[in-house]
Amino acid sequence: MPKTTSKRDSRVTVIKALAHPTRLQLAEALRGDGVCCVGELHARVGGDLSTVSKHLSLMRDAGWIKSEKRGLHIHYSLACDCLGEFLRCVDQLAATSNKENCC
Amino acid sequence: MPKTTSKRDSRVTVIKALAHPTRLQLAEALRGDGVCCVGELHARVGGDLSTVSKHLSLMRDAGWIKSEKRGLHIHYSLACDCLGEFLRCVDQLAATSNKENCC
DNA sequence: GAACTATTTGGCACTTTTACCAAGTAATTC
DNA sequence: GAATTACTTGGTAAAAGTGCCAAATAGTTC
Repeated sequence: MPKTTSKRDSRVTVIKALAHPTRLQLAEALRGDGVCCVGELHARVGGDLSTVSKHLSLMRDAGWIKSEKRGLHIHYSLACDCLGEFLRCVDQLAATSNKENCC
Repeated sequence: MPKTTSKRDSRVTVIKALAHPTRLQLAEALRGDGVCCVGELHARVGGDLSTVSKHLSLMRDAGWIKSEKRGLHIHYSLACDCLGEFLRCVDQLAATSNKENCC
């Protein structure tokens, strides 16, 4: 059993899971393509294959994506439909970050 | 001049700015109270005052909050109206994190 | 069942983030 | 203008996150 986790910590876990350029890119790729296996995602983002695998399992644990075994491959896909909504807000802020006043 | 920042990196900066329990708590507090000065926020989240100050300026740089000087105090408030939308998505995932299958 | 393909796990060096202390700035009051 | 209040900045030790290598697992084909 894990030590009791506050609602805030659960939220932070979810947010952290997208707070990395590679993981964000993985989410974007899955949003565009629907379903990908690790090799395909690796081809997109580069780096070490094991690193990509670790990023994916972190995102899965956080709830962003789900995986399904199909023969030798593992098919990853987005688990939720709210990524667009999430990014819409992020982009609204990203457009103004570091630029004088906000929004 | 900062080195050129990709759209993805800008997004990551925004996301990272809420990917910490204290910063998330600060955002929640401002969402509830509207406007707070550093001392009030410090009373809410505890820890060292300078730490709170640093969290706030990081959030301001990312675009989440804005600040306004009023005499001795500095009034912080949310800069954008999309925090609710953002958290709605996060909560949808947080409810399922680490629990077998998703959504 | 040996060789092969796809993916995960363990380990470790490296970098980034964080928290606290001490010192600094800025506006206010006396 | 000295003392006070409110906040920020600099420095640093400790903690967390990341990337790559090597080795392990799991399913497939021959």
